[in-house]
Amino acid sequence: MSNEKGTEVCKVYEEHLDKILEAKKKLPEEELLLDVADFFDALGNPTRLKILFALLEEELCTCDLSNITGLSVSAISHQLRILKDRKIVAYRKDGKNVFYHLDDEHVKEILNVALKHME
Amino acid sequence: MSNEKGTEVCKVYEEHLDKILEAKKKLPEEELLLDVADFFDALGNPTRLKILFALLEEELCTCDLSNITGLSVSAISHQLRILKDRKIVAYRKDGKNVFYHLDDEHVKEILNVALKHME
DNA sequence: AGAACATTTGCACAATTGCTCAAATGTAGA
DNA sequence: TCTACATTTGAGCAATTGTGCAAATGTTCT
Repeated sequence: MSNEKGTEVCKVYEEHLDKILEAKKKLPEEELLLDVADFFDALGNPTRLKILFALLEEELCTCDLSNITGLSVSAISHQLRILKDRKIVAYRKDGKNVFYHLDDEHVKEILNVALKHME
Repeated sequence: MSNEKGTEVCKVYEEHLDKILEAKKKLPEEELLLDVADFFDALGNPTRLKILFALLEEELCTCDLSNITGLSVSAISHQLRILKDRKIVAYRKDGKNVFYHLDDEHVKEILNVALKHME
């Protein structure tokens, strides 16, 4: 009985077969799981987290976020693209400025639960 | 008025000064923010997410998780160490086996909100 | 003690990431 | 149109990450 990647196997396999099949069946399908991983990955970076916490209160432009985080405008823009692609933030153009805001209530909820988790 | 990293600055600074100071004041302190980022970073990887979803139902040993994910026992052990270090999973030893389980209700809550977020 | 097996650990390496720099693009006003 | 400024984009690079392999460690049984 070999592993999909052709690596080591352990004999517990037969003994725990039921649990394993059960767990496999209950896993979210691959594509959904990758989306969830992408979502958390987007939150799992100090710069992007700062951006999101800053946006909890009110919309801010790229330049504001650069000032708040202490990083270059370019760096912020790169990170904003990631958050935009993942539908975590959305934006509104106003003249030369682009104002960003959180795209979803779930994000606020998750940020708050995470803070609680840290005690 | 220069940026902490010595890079480009934008003139919006003076105009948005209030918003910027306000946002800066409300950011979580650096150390807490890094912890939260580490937490999300741990969830932001397909392998680790599979492990966590599998553990939603019941405890599983390293070998089980290797079978479920299709990755080597070694790879799983490496990832389990990360989850253990971040206090996301905990373990119980039983003979040759080490059974892992979720360490905190917050994790279940966050996984569920994230799934909801994906529609 | 020795065999068998589950798990962990250190190393190495390809792949990915986050940033800076420089250049391009967009927008408003003179 | 020209200038100024906000933003985005692409290239390049150092640092980090995820994995497999091989060896080490733990545990049980004979």
